[in-house]
Amino acid sequence: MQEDLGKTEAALVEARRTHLASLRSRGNDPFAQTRYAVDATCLDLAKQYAVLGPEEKATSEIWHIAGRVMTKRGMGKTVFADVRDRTGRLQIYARKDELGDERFLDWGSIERGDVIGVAGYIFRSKMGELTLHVTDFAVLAKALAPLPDKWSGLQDVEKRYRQRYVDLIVNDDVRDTFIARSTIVAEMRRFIDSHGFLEVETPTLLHVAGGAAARPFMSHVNALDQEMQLRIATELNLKRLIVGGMERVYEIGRIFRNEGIDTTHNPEFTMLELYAAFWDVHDMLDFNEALIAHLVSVVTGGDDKLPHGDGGSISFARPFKRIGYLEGIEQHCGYTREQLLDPAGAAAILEKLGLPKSPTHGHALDKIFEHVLEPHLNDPTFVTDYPVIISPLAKRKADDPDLVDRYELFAAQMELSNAFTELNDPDDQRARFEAQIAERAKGDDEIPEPDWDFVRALEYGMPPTAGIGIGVDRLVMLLTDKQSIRDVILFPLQRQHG
RNA sequence: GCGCCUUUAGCUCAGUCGGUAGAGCAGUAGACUUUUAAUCUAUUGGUCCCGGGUUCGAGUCCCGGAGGGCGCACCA
Repeated sequence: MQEDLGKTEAALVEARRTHLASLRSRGNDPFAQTRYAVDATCLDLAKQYAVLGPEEKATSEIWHIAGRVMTKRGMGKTVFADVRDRTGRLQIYARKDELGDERFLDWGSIERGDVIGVAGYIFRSKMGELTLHVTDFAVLAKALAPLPDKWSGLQDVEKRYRQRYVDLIVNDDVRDTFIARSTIVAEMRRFIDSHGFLEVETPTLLHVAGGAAARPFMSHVNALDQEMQLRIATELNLKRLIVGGMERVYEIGRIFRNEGIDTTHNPEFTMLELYAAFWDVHDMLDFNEALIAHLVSVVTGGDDKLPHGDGGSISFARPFKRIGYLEGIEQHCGYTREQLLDPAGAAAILEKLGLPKSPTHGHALDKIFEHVLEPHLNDPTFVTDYPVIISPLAKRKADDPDLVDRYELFAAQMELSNAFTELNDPDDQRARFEAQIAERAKGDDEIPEPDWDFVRALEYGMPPTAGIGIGVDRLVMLLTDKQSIRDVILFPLQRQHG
């Protein structure tokens, strides 16, 4: 499995192996170490000794830290190095006259990239930097592969994705982004849990992947000798739980869609879906707005403005903007509700806009919306009152049956959430599934086969319920100001080899 | 799927008009007891993404292919 190395790289690895052998020859085998008793992090020490004055020493306390050597500055009989752990960096300082000749030889075999444990006391150097004065140390893992340039880091985008571990070692901003992602998801859970929701897990392997329109990935279950599909949504199973009386449930889970890859699409991505019995779309909109505003506040440290793009920002001050789906299109280009809701009218608009023909009326509406309204949705905006023909799982508005109680939240031209009052009439649901069979027959192969057991579930009675889906990756992109979904997914899909 | 861009040392990057392959960092050897991209001296290191072609001669020009990035298309 070992790849062939270039001569230069092979020589670098060989040099590092020589240092490893040198350590071992003096009885210090880095890979024999199994535990190092760490009692402080870089951040702990930075906080605790922040008040230490210039050249002041705190010799009474010995600390043990562990981390990776990021730079090393030898000065003859002394050495400075920077050690990085999960919390930050700390400079360390070692002297030959204190460690002794033998141990100082070991220091010579420590290189950038090695993982070490060091014990010592804290002082502030002449130049004012907080530093750990080393009294003892251990090499905990030897890096045999050379790290990228200490100053420019790793820039090669392909290598950054394929060898994310190297990216994380040398690029602090990348590490910060993924720390932020974890914080965002944890805070999302905390917020949702505090409203009485239960986190659940539903199957990834399904006989019929439904709940959205997308081509599924196929798999095969040997034990059953049956083809199965990877889920494209968690919606139908979560609503089965609502029927079962769980009332408030959510799942943060991986979704798989066998479609294009670009800066906002990865074949596997993370979605939050949440359902609340006895809520309607308005309750959900309020909850959604509070959740997003909360996350913005957490990320910015209390502000409601997110930095965005080159020097720009987006305000998440509540309330967010609201606009009707049909009204919005009409405002921006004058096409009326009557034209839009008529299949021939919508087709005519497509032609006027110079867009290719759509296989279905619903598809045409989506295209018109994308071209006319979506480019204007930079500030967070709730687009409300979607047509029923593009909302097969949403409940009709009581006073306007062509529309449904649904909204989507947009910001930075990205769809962030999709929510509606759930259809709970089994007869209506059956009729819409039957209509989908017709759409599928017309050539829209992304419309899934109906899940008839879901209709049966509704026949047991689902309370009036509101549901929402939030694309977690895109939300993290927005909150961390990243332009590509690959910058917020640790291991984005890449072609094999390379 | 289509278009544009890109691929040179372990890393970051130069490479002019087609004429012997370059730098910094890293590495190696040496000097240096408060440096911080440490510094100073010396020095090793190349499948120029792959395969063809043109040419006396190709990193450079042409054709084909691969990986990657961006845009379009696709993606409720």
